[in-house]
Amino acid sequence: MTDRFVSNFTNRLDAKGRVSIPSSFRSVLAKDGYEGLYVHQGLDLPALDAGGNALRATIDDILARFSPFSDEWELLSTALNGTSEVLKIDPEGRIVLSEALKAHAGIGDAVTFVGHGHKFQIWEPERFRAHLDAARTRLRDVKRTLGGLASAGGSGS
Amino acid sequence: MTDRFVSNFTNRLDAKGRVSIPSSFRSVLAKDGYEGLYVHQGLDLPALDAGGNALRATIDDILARFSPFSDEWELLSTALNGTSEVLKIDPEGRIVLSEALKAHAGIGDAVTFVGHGHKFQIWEPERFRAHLDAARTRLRDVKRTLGGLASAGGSGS
DNA sequence: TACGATTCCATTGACGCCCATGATTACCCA
DNA sequence: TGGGTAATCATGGGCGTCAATGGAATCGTA
Repeated sequence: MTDRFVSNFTNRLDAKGRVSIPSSFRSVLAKDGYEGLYVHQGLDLPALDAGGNALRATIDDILARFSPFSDEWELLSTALNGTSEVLKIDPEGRIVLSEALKAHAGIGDAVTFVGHGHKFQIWEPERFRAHLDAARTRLRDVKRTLGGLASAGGSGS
Repeated sequence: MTDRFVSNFTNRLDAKGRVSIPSSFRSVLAKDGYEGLYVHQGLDLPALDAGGNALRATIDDILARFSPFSDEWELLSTALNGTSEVLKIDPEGRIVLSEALKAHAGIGDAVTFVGHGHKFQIWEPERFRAHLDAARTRLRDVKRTLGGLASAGGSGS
């Protein structure tokens, strides 16, 4: 129904390493129209970014700012294209994470899918809980900073 | 499948020097429609650039930016066209790298194929790992410069 | 004939696809 | 409103197919 990834779900990996993509995420992917799941390792977080064409587009946007054959383009493409993976989604809506992806996120026998609008993240459940706590703490700080701003001026300073 | 080279794969050379092109790359090449594999030595990297018509096109674009009588054109053409080879792909999807190519990339008994969208690179596995570390570091810098765009936070879609 | 190159088989292990199970949820109807 | 039934979804397992790899057979040619 929605075209955004929202909420979070925790599913288990079976003996073959398969894990079901949450049903609601699958319907968003279907609407996005991309066969397979585009996944890359988070740059600053022990998590994975996943999505369809919408996620792909952001990567192309970044690379388009540089000229092919430039040093910049080469390095960025290495980190983005070179470490991205397109996972196949089986008829039941499951994927298999590669060893490299699982290692980056510290994933064992379960994962948490976290909606982020145009993409979603894949976390090791415990790490996500910790991350969520930290996020809540920081959010309180931000709210204090905003404290009482009736109309969004918004400039961060 | 996809029409872009993404992800990375490490395969081994057999006693005859043959190495399998990753299956997903082969399907991209097939769609690109090119007999054989176009390969040239990296301009300033110990790696090889490989691909099909899409790679050829970018090379022509680069050269087209210079006058055919300029020193720059001469240099680039020497580096790109002059070191290019068209490798045959056997029925199993394997290629054999020439000694010149292997020497340039320092390739021994294994290679890593790295997707770069319209082309892919061929690396000696250890060298690629080091290069990837550098690329990730660089991407963090660029991400800061672009203000979080690299995390795919700001898709305008 | 001998060597290099190319094609043809064979093996092994991973992966994709199909079907089964259990459990929860949504739905229908008396 | 309560009960029952159908639908959906996460999960598990069996099995055929394909990819990566190794080695043998064949062809062309010096």
